[in-house]
Amino acid sequence: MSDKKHSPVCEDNIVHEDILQKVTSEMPEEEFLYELADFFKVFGDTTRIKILYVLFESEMCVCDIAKLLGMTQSAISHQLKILKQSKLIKYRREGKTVFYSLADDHVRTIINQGVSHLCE
Amino acid sequence: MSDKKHSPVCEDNIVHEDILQKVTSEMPEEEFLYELADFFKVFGDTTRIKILYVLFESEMCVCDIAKLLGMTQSAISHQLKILKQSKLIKYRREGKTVFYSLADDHVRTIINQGVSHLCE
DNA sequence: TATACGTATGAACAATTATTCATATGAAAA
DNA sequence: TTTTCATATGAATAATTGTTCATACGTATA
Repeated sequence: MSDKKHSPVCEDNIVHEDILQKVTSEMPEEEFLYELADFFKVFGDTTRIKILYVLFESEMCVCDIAKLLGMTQSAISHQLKILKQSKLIKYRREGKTVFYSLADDHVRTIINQGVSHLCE
Repeated sequence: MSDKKHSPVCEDNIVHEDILQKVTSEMPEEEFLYELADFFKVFGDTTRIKILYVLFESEMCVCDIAKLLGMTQSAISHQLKILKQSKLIKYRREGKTVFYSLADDHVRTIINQGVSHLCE
């Protein structure tokens, strides 16, 4: 918890030097911040969250996810691609069918973190 | 880790009953899923992430955040509103100045979760 | 090979969203 | 009260994004 204070410097045109140094040293690089935002963006869509919840229960093929969620195969496939790119899910092919499953338990942890924040 | 498997049922028009029941019983209500997605959406923007990183260091007034990030006061104020609505930050007024700070350490935990996922 | 089926994907459209601009609010000082 | 300064906010614009539609790809089977 940061209980430090600093007086506003809005009259000047420069922020206090010590704060400025601390902030700029702790702030990740621009590119990393974009990756970070993109990562969280993945969880910022109900369809993708629903897909993840479905995969909490069982590995599943695309058409079954689509049926369970009452959406088109195409829509699900597009979202699965995004989840795959973020390395939140993995897949294995079995003939014509592709089975998707959670990449690891990280996903559960992150979603639960969000859930517990909302339930406070 | 879910290591259960189920054969695809894409020929039929119905997903296996047991899976369907499990999924629908574990799936949160639609409204909650929207709140959850909206919550993660907040972290899905670099400006807001930057603001949170700045507040990791110190409580700060709007104009200083704007100066630190090289953005307009208006843009920052709009984003602070969103962060406030999500209860990620709090504020206190001191004369004309409004100081913003993190609501609790939850924010740090969530961001670090994202960071560690990216760094794997 | 030809057909069928499950999945992937590019383009287009509709909806959402971040920033800017102009202006309003709120508080202190003249 | 009037002015000044910090912050908030509504409307407009530009950019991003989710879904649909049409179609392509991959694999198995006839």
